[in-house]
Amino acid sequence: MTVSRVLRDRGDVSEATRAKVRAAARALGYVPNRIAGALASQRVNLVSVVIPSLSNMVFPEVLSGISDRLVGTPLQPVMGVTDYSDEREEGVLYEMLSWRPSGVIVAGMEHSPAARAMLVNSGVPIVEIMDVDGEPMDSVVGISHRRAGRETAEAIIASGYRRIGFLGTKMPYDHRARKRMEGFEKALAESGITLADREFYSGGSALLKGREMTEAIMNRTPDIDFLYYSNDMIGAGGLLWCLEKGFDVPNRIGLAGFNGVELLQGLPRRLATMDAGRREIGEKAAEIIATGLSGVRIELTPKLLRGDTIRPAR
Amino acid sequence: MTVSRVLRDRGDVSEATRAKVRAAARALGYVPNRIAGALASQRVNLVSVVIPSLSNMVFPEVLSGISDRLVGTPLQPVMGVTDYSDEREEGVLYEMLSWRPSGVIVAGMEHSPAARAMLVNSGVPIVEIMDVDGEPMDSVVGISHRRAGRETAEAIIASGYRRIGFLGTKMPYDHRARKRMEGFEKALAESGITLADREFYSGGSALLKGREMTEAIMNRTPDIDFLYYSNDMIGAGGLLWCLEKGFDVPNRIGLAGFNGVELLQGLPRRLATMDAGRREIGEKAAEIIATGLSGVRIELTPKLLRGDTIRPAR
DNA sequence: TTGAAAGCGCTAACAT
DNA sequence: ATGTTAGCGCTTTCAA
Repeated sequence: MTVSRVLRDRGDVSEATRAKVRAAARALGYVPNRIAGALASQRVNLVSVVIPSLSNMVFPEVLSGISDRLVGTPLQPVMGVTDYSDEREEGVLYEMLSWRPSGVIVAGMEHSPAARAMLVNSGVPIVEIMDVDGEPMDSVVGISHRRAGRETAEAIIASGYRRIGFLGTKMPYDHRARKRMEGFEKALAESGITLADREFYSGGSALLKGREMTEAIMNRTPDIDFLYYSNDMIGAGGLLWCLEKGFDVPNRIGLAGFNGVELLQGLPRRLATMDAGRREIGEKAAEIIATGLSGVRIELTPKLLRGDTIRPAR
Repeated sequence: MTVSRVLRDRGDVSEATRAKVRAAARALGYVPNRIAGALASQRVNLVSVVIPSLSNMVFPEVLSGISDRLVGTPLQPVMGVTDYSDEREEGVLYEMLSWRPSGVIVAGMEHSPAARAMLVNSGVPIVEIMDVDGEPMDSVVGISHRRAGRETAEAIIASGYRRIGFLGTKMPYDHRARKRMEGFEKALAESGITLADREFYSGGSALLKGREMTEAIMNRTPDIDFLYYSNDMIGAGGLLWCLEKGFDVPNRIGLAGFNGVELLQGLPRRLATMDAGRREIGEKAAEIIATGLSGVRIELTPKLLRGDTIRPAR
């Protein structure tokens, strides 16, 4: 009836009735039932966002970018967390798709066959984010983690470091961290270098773990002259440890992290890093859904920020 | 029809038909339409979570607690971000309620009259979180920020500090930070102490801002002997600055933050703080919704963790 | 144990 | 400019 038209600003309704309806709606505290609306119109203003975790800063920043870009559109993000589990991802996607959302934004490019099938068959626009190393189902926006690892390795080698250690997370399902390490090792191998040592952690305060792992690896392999951390937080811990121990950074030992977190700006030295463009990825992904595009591919190309912890190339 | 019964594990269906339906559903990649289901059953497995921001670690941790507690239930969180704006809060709540969720979890106890009316009239279970200083609409789980401020002030005074500075965010709508400061100043006043100086910031890297503000306040009021920060991140920045400048912490100057963030564990000294119980708050709030309770009031009572930056009481 | 029928509260298309 | 009507795809109730 007319009420529906007013509340959706549609079609021709006289100013008089419009006002009357508005007043009545307000007085009654009427909130339309979108479930019925969605069923009738076959349109749902929800965007599903599926991410592996909320417990480090990276995914909240992506969410933040998505949420910001969606302000002013009728779209609303709905989030699901998978804890890096394929099974949970399938469950979450099933739930999400059962609401027939306007779009799905999902982290990563590796999904179980069941998950892929569900997404592809859903007919809903899909954006895979964070990573571009793989075969996209529809749209994709992210960076190449292999390339990130490779470029970092090349810069390190060019600066003359030779005894190189890697410190990362013990997460077989964090495919992006894995790809960075692969790209990193491959580039080292091309220069005839193999990793001098490596160290992995899981859980706990990343800053503290960074300290502990750095201490462990330096005690075990004292001649290491460079440490590549799979994220900035452990890198920051390592940096603080090195400075406290009086290591000459970046001459005795160089350091680099990954992500480009804001936190680094307040540290005693600027840790070398690479900005993964998390917020921008979120914004671009949301934009693809909001504008109804499909098959878009956006690869951001982050540059290594050398900060104060890699000495100049020579 | 029967299919519906199978997919929802309801009523008596023979094993034979059950199997047949399952097989067919799988083969077709069938995902039921929850919109229709929700409309027919008047039940929606969504929990709305309304928070002011995603850009510091505190709300993601709450979300994480909610999300974890909801695993294994049929419920799914839907999030909305208000950017500390009443207007945005109203808009987000309107959207949320139009989906007739199973519950609403909303940060804070201060809402516009319109928002309150919407929530109360919705008939949906409401949980206000983070703060307990106010008149709850339904359930509430959080801490008293006034008390947190007061207890911190009392501990500081008991340790003999007298020239006290406050550093915080320039956010008139962050009611929790405001209440902490109020409680803090009130307790000081009761001991005849007034704030020696104060400094506020907005935006940017909190760690860096902490350094800058600390430098500014110490230059302006050099005889300050204690700095109370409205969050751990700026506190950590202040701590790093003080250590670099060679201040004797906690004797020449004491420091305290707020939140109990994990990061503090990796710092050179443990900053005094108070754990706001963010994850636990999220879990408890989700539990209230999941179990269908109403009118629950849970007040957590965080203790001051003195760390290494407040000297012993005397 | 299965099937049939009547809505759920809207929107879209079609009258008026 | 406004009113009328037929679904949207399920769940619920009732009958078989």
